[in-house]
Amino acid sequence: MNITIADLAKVTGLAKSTVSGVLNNKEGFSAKTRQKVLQAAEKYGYVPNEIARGLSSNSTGSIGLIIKDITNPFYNHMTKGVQEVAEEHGYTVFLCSSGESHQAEIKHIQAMVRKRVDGLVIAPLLEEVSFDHIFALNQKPVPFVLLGKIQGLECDTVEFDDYGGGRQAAELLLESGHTRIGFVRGLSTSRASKLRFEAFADTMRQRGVPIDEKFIFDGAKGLRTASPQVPGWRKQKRRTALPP
Amino acid sequence: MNITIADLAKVTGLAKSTVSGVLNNKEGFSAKTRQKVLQAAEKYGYVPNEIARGLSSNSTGSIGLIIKDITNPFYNHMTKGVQEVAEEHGYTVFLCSSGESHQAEIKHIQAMVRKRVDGLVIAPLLEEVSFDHIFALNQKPVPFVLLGKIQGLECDTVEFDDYGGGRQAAELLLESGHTRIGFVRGLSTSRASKLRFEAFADTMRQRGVPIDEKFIFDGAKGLRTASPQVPGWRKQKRRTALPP
DNA sequence: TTGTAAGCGTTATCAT
DNA sequence: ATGATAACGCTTACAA
Repeated sequence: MNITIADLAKVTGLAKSTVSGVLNNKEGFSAKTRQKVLQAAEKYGYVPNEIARGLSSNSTGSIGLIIKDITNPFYNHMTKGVQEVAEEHGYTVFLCSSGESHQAEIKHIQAMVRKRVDGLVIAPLLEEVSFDHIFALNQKPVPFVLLGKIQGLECDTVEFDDYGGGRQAAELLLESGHTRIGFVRGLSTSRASKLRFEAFADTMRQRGVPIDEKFIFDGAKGLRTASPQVPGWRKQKRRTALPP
Repeated sequence: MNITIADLAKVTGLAKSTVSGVLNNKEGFSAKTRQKVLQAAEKYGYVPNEIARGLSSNSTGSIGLIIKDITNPFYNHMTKGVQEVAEEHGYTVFLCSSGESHQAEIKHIQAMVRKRVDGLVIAPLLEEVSFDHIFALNQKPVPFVLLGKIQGLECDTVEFDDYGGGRQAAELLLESGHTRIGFVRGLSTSRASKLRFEAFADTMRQRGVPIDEKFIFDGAKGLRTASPQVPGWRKQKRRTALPP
């Protein structure tokens, strides 16, 4: 049985509202009262119930983050950043991975809304047909920011300068004196990859450096980490892994 | 304004408990009632409030995962696994990264308890002096499982066969015909690293293969991924990153 | 089969 | 400066 504000009120002989007020550092309580409440809280190991607080105050102190795959270095670095900022502001983050599944993405967004997160950061699967679930969010009270732009949707986004990035990469190599430069393209459906390659090709052309088709590759699906890859581990009988 | 069960009760002319029952797929409601409720829910875009449900039912459907660093391949693969299983069971996971900070770990555990998570998976900083915060958890109603064993603490753990792993690695290389085998040890404080190296050394000795000290390194702090490393990005004025 | 009412632990609005 | 009391939205006995 967990000890509640009502319990503290009882043992201190004060009212619930008083106890609550003190616990929330509100103004207008005598030093004596403060002390009594704080001591009792300490003595009985009071732990605030954020669920109840959330119901009453209509804010949960948590935000949802929806990404494709936490195993992907891009997303885990992003996650780290989101968490850092969230923490600075006293928030904690729900992490959801949609994998490659549009359905999972939809499900997770709905789950986050049911959990009444105070906000949502979504890195949506962009190679998709329908964005209805994102559009629907715009009708709901929950604020969100999107990674990447969706045509026809007016909302907060974080976007990438893919063309600029491609150019920078090419320039860096060219300026270091390299000329036989290869390029690993992503999936043919990726607009980002297309832009980066375009920039690369343009830059090479502008500098008068020929592109050797031998060094152009296609269909990369992401970076491979140096980590233990455990595809389909659920199916294996046993597995071992090395802790850090 | 969000629509609630009370609203649905009003528009259908039914009682709150009836609406709740139907929505939760309980037995004992006429097809007609079911239909009425479901239609109204659909029509008005009812979204269950899991916070209220949590307060009432005393379970939140979320679990906390506390790790060191989501950027570390070991932890993000682990996180992926935890999430997969959580999802299968209808849970969602709070992710907290303690970095290298013992204080952060403590803070996060407390935060999870306040959020009334249904359970906790903790990969504690093991090179620490005090485990009071973990011991304290044992007094609380929240179930948890630990990554690694803590002396004198009776609780559920997931452990690693570090010695066995070291042996397996050595055997694999030896059986492939290699003999000039190096070893990258971790921090000198890591018991895990020590065990793995011991196993490696023992195996080499048993097979009569000499160890060349030239190939033994110390102090590795983790795997380095192929990802964009952005140390101290908060301090930078601008940064760019490439989406996947 | 459906309705009534109490309760979950807070916060917030009044009085006092 | 403190206390009653009503929300918050849901679940769950217990009645009808």
